[in-house]
Formats: sequence, C-alpha cells, structure tokens
Amino acid sequence: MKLTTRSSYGVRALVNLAIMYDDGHPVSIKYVSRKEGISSIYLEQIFSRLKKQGIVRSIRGPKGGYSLSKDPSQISVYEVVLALEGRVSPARCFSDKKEMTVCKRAGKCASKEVWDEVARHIKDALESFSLKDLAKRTLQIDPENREKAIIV
Amino acid sequence: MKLTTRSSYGVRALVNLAIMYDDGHPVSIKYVSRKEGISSIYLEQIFSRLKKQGIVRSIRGPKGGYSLSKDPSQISVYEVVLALEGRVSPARCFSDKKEMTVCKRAGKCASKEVWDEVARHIKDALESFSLKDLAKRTLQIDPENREKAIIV
DNA sequence: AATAATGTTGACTTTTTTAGTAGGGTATAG
DNA sequence: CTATACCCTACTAAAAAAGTCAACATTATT
Repeated sequence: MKLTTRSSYGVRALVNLAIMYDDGHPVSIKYVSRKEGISSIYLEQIFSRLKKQGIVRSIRGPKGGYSLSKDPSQISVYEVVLALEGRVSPARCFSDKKEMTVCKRAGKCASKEVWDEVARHIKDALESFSLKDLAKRTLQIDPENREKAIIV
Repeated sequence: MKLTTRSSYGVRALVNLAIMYDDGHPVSIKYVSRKEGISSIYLEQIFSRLKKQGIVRSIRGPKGGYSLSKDPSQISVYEVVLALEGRVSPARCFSDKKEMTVCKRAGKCASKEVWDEVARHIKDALESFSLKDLAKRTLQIDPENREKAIIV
C-alpha cells in the first residue's frame, strides 16, 4: 500500500513550480534538483512523464525549464499521482485506466468491493489537495522557502 | 499505490475462516488452498504472519488447522492488511508502526500532510469492513460457496 | 556564429521487493 | 505407529523500482 518515489518526488517538484508560478518564468530541473536534493537525471525522467500527461510545459535552451500548464489551483495531487503512478487503486483486480486486467473472480469476490471502496477514498483524499494548497502550506511551514531558492 | 498479493490472498483466506466460523472446527491450509487456488506453501507463510499478529489460532495434527481468534465481526480488514502489509500509509516518511523512519524534511514538508491524510482515509475505509461483512457478502454474491467447499 | 544552458530520448544498470519454493522439523488424532 | 496437519528457516527467481548514461536538439546570450 505504498507510493513510489516517483510520485513523492514529482509532487515535491511541482510544488516548487507552483510556488514560482506567478513569476512567469520556467523553472529548471537543476534548480529543483538542488532545492529538493533529488538526482537531476531522475527528475528528467519524472518531468518527461509529467509533460506527456500535459501537466507541465517545457521551454528549451538557456533560461528554459518547466512550468505548470494550468493554474496551480486547478491541478490536484490526484492528477499528479495518477500521471506518475499509473494507477491509484490498491488491487490489481481492476484499474484506473484502460488496461483493465479484471480478475476472473471479480463477479463473485467480496474483497474486490473493499479495494474498490478504498480506491474511492484514496482518490477523494488526493483530489482534495491542489498544488496551490501545497504551495501555500509550504510557505506557511517554511517561510524562507523562496529565499533559499535564490541563494542556492 | 498498490497492495501485495499477501494482503489480498490473506483477506480471501480469512473470509473462508469467517464463513466457517460457526462450525467450530479449524480450517486447514489445504482446504483454503484448493478453494481459493492459492499455493499452499505460500499460504503457510501468510498464516504464520497472521498467527504472529494474533489474528488466527492454530491446532496441529490431523483435523487441525486455523481458526479466527475473535468473532469475525470484531476483525476488520484494516487489521488484516496491517498485519500482512506492515503499513498502510502510502509514503515512507512515516509509518503505522514503530520503525518510524521519519524523513528529515518531515517538519517542513507539506506533501507529508497529504500522505498523512490519505493514510487516514485508507484506514477508515479498511476499518469499515469486518470479516463478517465480507463473509455475508460472499454468500450473497455466491450462494453455493459453502457447498463448493464440501465438494472440493 | 560560437557557446553554454537547457530540455529529449531511449537504453542501460543496480538495488529492492515480491512472490513463491524447498525441506526438514513438531504435534496429535486415530 | 503413521498420516495429517502446522512450524520454521532459508533460499531463489522474477519483477519492479530507482537511478544512471550518453548522445542529441533547441535557443538565449555574447
């Protein structure tokens, strides 16, 4: 019942973009890598997925980087986790996406109903947080966050 | 964000014990293995954990097997999943148990609050189902369930 | 035009976890 | 006594996760 590092790194990375959103310029992987202490090569991979899912946009070249493709208030953590994790449902008997490897027992399986219910709860919880919420909360918890950004 | 087979097999196995609970005799691994199509050697491992956590009791020798240590209505799926999975929290920054490998960033990490909230929701959802619920539901969905048991 | 800073891509490696096996014990009903 | 169960420790193979590498494409700046 666990998340991969991809999702947690991904969310942390995007919170940075959310914090910088109003500045209007893209944020580089190098920057995020230093600030969050995540391998930049690994971050590349993560951003590549995020871009494929349309969550971020990219600009190449110097002063380039990534930026959110929507307002942070319009991007839920659910969206991000789904993009990076592939699914949010705990069991394999069914899935969030098309793969749909439905277990043969599905029709006669009471426990499937449990996993189904759990998946709904997870989705609800994740949808209740937007990147904007997290950005705001981050600045509350750690008011120097933006300054750190500049120093590093 | 997924469950291991241990948990899902474990729950399925225990639902059988719940269905047989009132019969008063223990249920063997062999029986469960045949009925659920799960490797009996693997099931041994699973029951061993369940016993360690006090969820089932065992009786050795012929006519032996496992039985629930409490009334099925008093055992939640949460309890079972926690016993088999070790944790229910999606992230590693904190845990349900003592290990408590709390991430250093924990104090200043907004996303931890998200995982925390998700964990609560998962727990709530899992706690809302008892083995008795699942046993009842199983017999609703598949009324011949017990007969199958005897035939096999 | 040259340079350096960025993203792009796909394949690759390493590590960890999962899933499952093997095999030799121990207890006990009949 | 013996067959049928649980008990325990270790082992292995396969899969997934985590992370790296290298060569390339784009573009702001000088």
